[in-house]
Amino acid sequence: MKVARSSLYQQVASDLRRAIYSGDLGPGAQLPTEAHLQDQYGVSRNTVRLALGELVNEGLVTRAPRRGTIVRDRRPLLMYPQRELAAQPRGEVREAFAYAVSQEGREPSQTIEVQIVSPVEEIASRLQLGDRDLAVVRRRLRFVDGQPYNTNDSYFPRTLVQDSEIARPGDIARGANRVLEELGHKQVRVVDDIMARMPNQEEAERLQLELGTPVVVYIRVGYDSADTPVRVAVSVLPADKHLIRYELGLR
Amino acid sequence: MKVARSSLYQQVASDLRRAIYSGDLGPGAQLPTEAHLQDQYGVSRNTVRLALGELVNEGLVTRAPRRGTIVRDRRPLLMYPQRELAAQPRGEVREAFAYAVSQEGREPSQTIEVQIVSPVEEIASRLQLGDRDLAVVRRRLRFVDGQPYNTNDSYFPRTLVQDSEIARPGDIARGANRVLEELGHKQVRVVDDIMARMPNQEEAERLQLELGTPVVVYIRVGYDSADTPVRVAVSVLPADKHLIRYELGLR
DNA sequence: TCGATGGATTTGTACCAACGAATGGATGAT
DNA sequence: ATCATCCATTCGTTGGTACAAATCCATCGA
Repeated sequence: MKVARSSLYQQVASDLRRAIYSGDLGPGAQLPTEAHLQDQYGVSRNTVRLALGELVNEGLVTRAPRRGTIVRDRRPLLMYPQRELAAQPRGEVREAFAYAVSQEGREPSQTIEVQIVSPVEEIASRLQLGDRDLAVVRRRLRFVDGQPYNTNDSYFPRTLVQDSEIARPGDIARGANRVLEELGHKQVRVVDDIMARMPNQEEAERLQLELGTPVVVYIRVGYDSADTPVRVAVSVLPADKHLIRYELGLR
Repeated sequence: MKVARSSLYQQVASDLRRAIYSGDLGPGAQLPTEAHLQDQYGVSRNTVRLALGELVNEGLVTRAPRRGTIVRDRRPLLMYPQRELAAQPRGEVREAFAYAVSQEGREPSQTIEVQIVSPVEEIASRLQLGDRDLAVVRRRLRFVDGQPYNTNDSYFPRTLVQDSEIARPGDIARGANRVLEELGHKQVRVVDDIMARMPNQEEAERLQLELGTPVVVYIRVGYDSADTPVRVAVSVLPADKHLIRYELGLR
């Protein structure tokens, strides 16, 4: 990797970056216009745009015509994946997500789409399904205060849930995990995989992601007491909006 | 899946992206040269480079003079943060990281730098330190097979560790956690925070990151039996090389 | 046979020019 | 006073050109 950062556009980017990290340009602040930077540094507009493009890709700023280039606010909200499976407070009938969000004084909502699909290899192997086995998937797009927040696609083996509420469209107020429990497949163990990457185009559109925002992909596989996988939940979390927290006790 | 994406460069990027995701262009495959794409689509080189730049920012490809534009291999290696604090196998004297890597048949190494610092606010508050309190930090840069792999900076309250091995430079084969234990501050509870973002310039250089690679920032705070924070470990993990896995049992 | 050298290829950086698109504000009409 | 329209500003996209830098590879020399 280059150290010298000799090129002009790197120099411009570096100056602006420092101004942002130092707080001289706080969230919401407008950067100098491209024309202004052009004069200030005595470079062409293309060079200025290269520099700004780098900041966009780092998720530091957004650009829009006429509004200019603006420093993004990128403080994440806290998330406790452990609590999603823990018992809800007595009398609480909403799902874990709705409960957690409204606890913060914000307004949760979601859309649900239920399908029967032949799952891709990555899902099928986690559910220990054969080539021709089908899965029921509940695809959720979640909103906070009307803004897209994250997606959660939960896959269940079709044979397990085909006659239950899970295979039918619509909300399950008490949560799908409760239904699995009622079907005799209470989850007693889960494995969480966490990775990050840049979003693909579909994810970027669905979640209305700014350029330069990575996503955290969070895959939870739940096993029942017979150690059979009964649920694979794939969550896609825009990195600028989520902070994941685990609390672990040690023996 | 694709929306109109009216602009020319988006169209070119979209075509190439599809070829990559479909496997027509597998890892290591070389994309057509810029000149070739220029002819193929009848657009200017600028447009071609815009399209390729987008793929670079998505972490799908890398570019290098004369070598061309190449599809990246982006399969992550597994990591179990839980095991880092678990007891090592009997007789194992190496740290958790070295042990885990060599288990995979690969060669771990690391550099260590020990400093006494006035920690930044983010660290200080987690360690419950006052404005003038100092911390000992052990900064590690870890390699696998000679390639930079991740960084791990562990902060300890200075008053706790100033006379111990932790405050002295050099490896601690049995691990700093063991030393804390010997000092009467065995960690009995940890809180893990996980977030993702694009790397800053320093991180990109230190870890030799390709463009378009996000990092996972992983912060573990360890508490002793008196519920006093005794260690804050900040790990920076290149997203293309790490998959984090938690295994949780439910009550 | 092996190494050095130099040309060809391909990407990297930088410049200029033009027009399109979106928006905020000023202006004018009702 | 209110609303519609127009205009100036600012970013978005695309075309073009030139030279630098890195690398591959073939050729030449020891």
